Amino acid sequence: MTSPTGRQPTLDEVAKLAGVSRSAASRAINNAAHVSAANRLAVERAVRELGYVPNVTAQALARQKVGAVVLAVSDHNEELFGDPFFGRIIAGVTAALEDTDLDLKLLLCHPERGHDRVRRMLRPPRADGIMVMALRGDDPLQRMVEKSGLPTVYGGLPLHGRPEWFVDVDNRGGGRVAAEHLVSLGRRRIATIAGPADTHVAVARLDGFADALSVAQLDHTLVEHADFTREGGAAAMERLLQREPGLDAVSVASDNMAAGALQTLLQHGRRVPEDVAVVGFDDLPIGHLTQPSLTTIQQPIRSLGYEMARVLLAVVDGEKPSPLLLPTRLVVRESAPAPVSLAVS
Amino acid sequence: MTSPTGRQPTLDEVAKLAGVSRSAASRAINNAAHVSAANRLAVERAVRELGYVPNVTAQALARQKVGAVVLAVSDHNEELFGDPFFGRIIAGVTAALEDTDLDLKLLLCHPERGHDRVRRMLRPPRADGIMVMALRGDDPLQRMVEKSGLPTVYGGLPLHGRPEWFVDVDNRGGGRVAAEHLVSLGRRRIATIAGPADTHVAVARLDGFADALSVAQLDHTLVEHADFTREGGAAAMERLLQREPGLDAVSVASDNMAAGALQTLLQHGRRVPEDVAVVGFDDLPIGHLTQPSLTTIQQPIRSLGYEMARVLLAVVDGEKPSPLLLPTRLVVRESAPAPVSLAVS
DNA sequence: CCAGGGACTGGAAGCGCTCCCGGTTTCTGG
DNA sequence: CCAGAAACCGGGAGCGCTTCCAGTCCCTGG
Repeated sequence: MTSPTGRQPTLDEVAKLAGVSRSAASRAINNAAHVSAANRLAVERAVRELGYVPNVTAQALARQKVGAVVLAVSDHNEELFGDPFFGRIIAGVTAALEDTDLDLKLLLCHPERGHDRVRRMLRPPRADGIMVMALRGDDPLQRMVEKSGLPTVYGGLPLHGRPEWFVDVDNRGGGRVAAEHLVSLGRRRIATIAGPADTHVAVARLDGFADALSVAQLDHTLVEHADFTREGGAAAMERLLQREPGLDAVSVASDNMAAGALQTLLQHGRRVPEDVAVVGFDDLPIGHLTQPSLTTIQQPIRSLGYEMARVLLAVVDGEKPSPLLLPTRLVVRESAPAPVSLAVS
Repeated sequence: MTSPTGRQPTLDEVAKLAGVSRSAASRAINNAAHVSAANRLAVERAVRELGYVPNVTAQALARQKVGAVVLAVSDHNEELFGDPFFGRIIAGVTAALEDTDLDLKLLLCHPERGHDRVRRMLRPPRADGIMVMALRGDDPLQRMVEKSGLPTVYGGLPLHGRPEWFVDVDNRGGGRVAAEHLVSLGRRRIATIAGPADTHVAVARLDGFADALSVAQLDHTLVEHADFTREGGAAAMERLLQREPGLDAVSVASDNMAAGALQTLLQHGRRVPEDVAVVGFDDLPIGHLTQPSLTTIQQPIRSLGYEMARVLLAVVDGEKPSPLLLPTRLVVRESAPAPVSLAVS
């Protein structure tokens, strides 16, 4: 277990101890062909005896591969970080990387600052591939990533363009289901608080909303945008009430905004869900805390991270995986209960 | 801007173009001494012309340094990730690394699984230093980190032992201030919901609680432990009420648990703060949402990340920085308002 | 019994950079 | 004007690994 020198044992030492050439030792360790069973065994023994672990840096240099992938997150307002999103994404990514011997590097990019750092990071050989998340309208990060030529997987589509590889949540479907639920409750004057207009996720959820209301032949122009924060949601709700005091339902594009909207509604004396039904999006823990608790669209955050990494691994290995759209699920709680019509009958 | 070959330009090409030796070019680029102004200029021009960026892998191999530090988080129950903690820590760490050209690697360690991966990661030359967070009782991670011999900074003290380098929040002070606030409100039957007994943060906050009550000559044995979750907090509150129906205040070691405790209190017909005053810990967004809003102890999460990285950088550079204890701050909201006695007087 | 093919083997040439070191040039002060 | 120091320069030996390739050896089928 102790290397002769104070440092880590090297391949040479392993080879010497095993009585073979360095080449043979290398082949044995990477279990390639052209190694006799005897030698392979000898090498394995030597490895164990010395506690040898390949020097990844040297491997990287020789193989012209890095042994790491980066997760790049565009960090506007730490918005993503106010939520538990981030941690779950990372948990998923980590799980997918578990048995690959690839390291995960993290790259937080402020849209305005630190571009040099980002550019450096993206230039090979700093990583073998990259996952990008949470892009805004025309985030400089997108251009930089494209220029880098690195295998790239998008977590959530960018506003413009359709990258070759991505994993996204079915935001449009989720938006539709949310609105459909409100329609099924018999609501007729349905509004929505959408996310920032320069994000694909907001646009998609809004499209889904419009889909559902069109099918139901309802007006779907009662839209206000906000920035995914609680305060933003509260303000947007204020504007909606001003535009249409008689609205009887609102589909909100995030739980945080929904929490804000709830507060505004209560302040204005509306009862939820009696007067106004509310459905959120995300299924954050916060949804249990609001009064009333929040009906919402659950999205598989952890899976998003997991699948992103899986797709990236495939791409890095030269495969052509197909893009993925992960399903959402309606979670019914108090703010927009199940339709009674279906209850017994 | 285009390298002659399809690949990235190398130092040799730069040197050739600048008409100097590779050594000189290297010195110029790392702006070391012993380069004439003229040559330095020529090299700089060549670098710009070729768009040269040093190959970090090769540098790493030659310098016997990696160019990356790791942030290791012990991942029990994704507890840390339910909160916005994680993102803020990372934002802080990233800020501190901003102009160092060091990459940040992330290591999520399940206490039971994935040890091999962790061990590999910790063995040089996979990183130049490591930051460890959120250790439990005797987390295997701690032993592994210690064995690795890598420069290590602890974010939050471990339960056992006192590492040479760490950054922590003044949890004991925070616990004390919380309790003092309740005392100053005239409360006499003060309970506490502490965190898991096998974490240093829980123990420290509890010690602070005991400090304050001892000084005030009040009983400080009304203690229940929970796991930092809302559900856990609710259950613990239940137990406390059973033990002491007449309690008039409770200091809770996290906002999440406090949110749960509030629910339990309301369910049992207690008015907050009239019957029972409540103070939390953390200052998470959730504290604005509860009914009533939550008085709490704010802790500088982002700074914790920032300082951790700063200390690590210093250690890696061979310095001997002193450990840091970051201050907390009482944030007074509705669940435990400011003492009236001091209001006008 | 022998040619030919396959499975092995180890030497050596990298991967792209750092850094030591002996040698040359230039500058300074006496 | 000269010795000695200081500044500068480039050759070359690594860092630890992979991988090409020319060479051995053994085994088969004709």
